[in-house]
Parts: sequence; C-alpha cells; structure tokens
Amino acid sequence: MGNPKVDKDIVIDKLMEVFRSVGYDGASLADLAAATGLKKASLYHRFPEGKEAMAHAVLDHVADWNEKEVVAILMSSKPAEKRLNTVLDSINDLYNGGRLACILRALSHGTAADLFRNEIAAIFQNWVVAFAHLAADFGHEPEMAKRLAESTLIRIQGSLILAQTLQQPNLFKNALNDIKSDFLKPSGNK
Amino acid sequence: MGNPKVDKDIVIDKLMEVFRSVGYDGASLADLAAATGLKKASLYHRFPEGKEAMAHAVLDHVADWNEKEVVAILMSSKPAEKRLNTVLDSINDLYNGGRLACILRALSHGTAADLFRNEIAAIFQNWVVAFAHLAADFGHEPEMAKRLAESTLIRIQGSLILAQTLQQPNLFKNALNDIKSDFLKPSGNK
DNA sequence: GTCTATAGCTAGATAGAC
DNA sequence: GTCTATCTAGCTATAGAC
Repeated sequence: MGNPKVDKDIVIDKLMEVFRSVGYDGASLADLAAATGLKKASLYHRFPEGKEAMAHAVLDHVADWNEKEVVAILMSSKPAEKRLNTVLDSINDLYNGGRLACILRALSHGTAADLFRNEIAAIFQNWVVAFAHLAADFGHEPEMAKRLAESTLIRIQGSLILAQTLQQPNLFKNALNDIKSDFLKPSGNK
Repeated sequence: MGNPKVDKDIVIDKLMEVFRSVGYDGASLADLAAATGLKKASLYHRFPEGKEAMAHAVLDHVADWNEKEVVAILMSSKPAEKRLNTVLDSINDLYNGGRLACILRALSHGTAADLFRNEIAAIFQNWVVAFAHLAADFGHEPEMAKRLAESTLIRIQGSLILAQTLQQPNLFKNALNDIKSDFLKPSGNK
C-alpha cells in the first residue's frame, strides 16, 4: 500500500483537536485544513466522503484508544486498585486535568447527534462493561457494579462540563477522587 | 410600548427548543424562523442583533426560570426534604424525564462557548449556592455542602448526556434518586 | 498526494413595500 | 410588525494542473 501512514495519525489527532474544541457543526473545512496543515482538496483526497468521514475516522481512533487504555487495563489480571488508578490517571491525562472537552460529547450534538450516536453509544457501553467488571472485582454485587460504572461515566462527563464552564479544573479532579472512593467503599450505597 | 408581549414568551420558548436540540452553531436562521412561525426579517425586527441576541434572550429566560423554580424554592423556609423533592420534580419535568438536552450545555459549545460562558457560569453558580444552602439545612458541614451541591450539578449534566446518547432516560431518573440519597445521608462521604 | 481555482449553495443579515 | 426579495460572505465539495 505504498506509504499510507506517513503522518496519518497526526492528521487524525489534529482533526480531533478541532472537533473537540468547536464541535462538529462549528468545525469548518477551512478550520480542519488549517489545523492539519493540508489544503481542503488534500483533505478530500484522504477522506472522499468529506467532513463526516473525518469525524468517523476520529471516532475510530478514539475507540481504539479506549480499548487499549481503558478496557484492556480494566479487564487485566492486575490488582483491582492498581487497575483503577492506572485508568483514572490515563483519563486525567486525556482531558488534561479537566481542561479539555470530551470529543464524544462534542460529537453528540447538533447535526452530529444523529450521525454518530451509535458509534458513541458503543464506546460508552464498553466503558460501562469494563468498569462494572472492575467493580465486581472490588466485591460489589452485579446490579450495584453496573450502577457504579454508569455513575463513573456520569461523573466524568458532568464534571468536565462544569470544570470548563466554570473554568475550575479542580471540579474534574475532585470527581475522579469521588469515583475512586466509590469503588473502594464496601458497597451498600452509590 | 403598545402591544409588546403578544406572544413573546412563545417565541422565546420556540427558540429555546431549537437551540437545545441542535445547538447554537447547528441552529440556522431558517430553522429558528420555521420554529417560531415568523419570517427571518421578522425575527430580526425583534432581535436586531441577530442570532446572538436570540440566544441571550433564551438564557435570560432560563435564568428567570432558575430563580423562581430552583433558587427561590431551595432558599425558602419549608422543610428541607420537601424543598428537595419539589425542586427535583421541577428538574425532572424540565428535562422531560431525561429525554431533553440541557439548553445550558447546548449553548456551551463551539462558537457559543465564548459568547455565553459568563451567563451560563452565573446560572451554574446560583445553583451551587442554592443547593449548598439546602445541604447545610440537612446538616452537612459547609465544605461538604458545597461539594454535594457541585456533585448535584455534575450528576444532572452527566446523566443527561448518557441518557440521551444511550437513549436510556432511566439513567437520568436514577441520578436524581442518587442525588436525593446523597442529601439525606448523615454526611461523611459524598 | 498536494496544490490553485472555482463551482454551487446556504449561511447570517438588510432593504424596503405593505 | 410582518412580509418578499436580495446581498455578501462563508460553507462544503470538485476539477484539473503538477
């Protein structure tokens, strides 16, 4: 296939940056071209289906990251507490300590909502399954483990919104700590 | 001022519907005109500053609703538990049991992020103050009361995202229940 | 595979009749 | 205060040279 991956990952990374900061509808082809350093026509050469395909490529990349950095770790055989800490650290890095928006949320609105809902839902569901698995290893009952996993995603998404709107990144850090203590707690409440 | 409020509230309500379902960047003047039943030129007659002014009007309306239905109730002298239940019911209605997106979040992204951040942040902060007041009345220490109030907003925002993406409104209902038990709990954890 | 140039359209916003 | 008609700028997308 010639030399197909020269800087493909960099391009996807730059596309992601734009989508995540201004959303799908807010991202113009001119923005995307400027961010990648490519001209519009070159972007269309790589993504013949246009902007929609660019967002799909970004989501595929996110799904891969998710499998490697979250699901695989949470499902591994290391000690439960170590798994939790490793993943929460990754998540903290991913969002730069609460300063960066979530790409999944950015692609959940406006025109994008209908286009990408299924892909995004699949990623969320993988997180829930993986975190529920971890919660079970911490000794939580199945039903409670699932609630705890859902609550984890809820806290991450909600705290990112507040952290960015109020420009208080600590709200995100606090949420990560709350998540940790929820998992460590003996069970019986959420 | 003649007859200035013929259907002004209805217009604002329709504008809000559009912004909340497709976001600020996703909402075209054509969409807004169609939803209100007015032509574009008529919208500009009412909002000479254009789309931005329409969103500001919507936010003002939201701020008013917030003062009446949330802040005033939470600050009243009724029993704490009754105040909590009343407000959570209002919030549940507002979002139609988790089926509707939050207008504040819809206006927090893309181009809109910079335009409306201060107004939205002010509304969030009012919620935090009011819920912290309630938490104090439930016997929580000041520091914990504030954390609990922040956690309340986080749970609402986060659960709305998940509820809509996964199309499971129950995730929102569960979050409201979790909020309730957090307030009722003796304190010591969040 | 990248570029310049441009087509075709829709966006936000106005002019001016009624 | 509402309308039809229209302007200009920006949008997504394509053609075709290199």
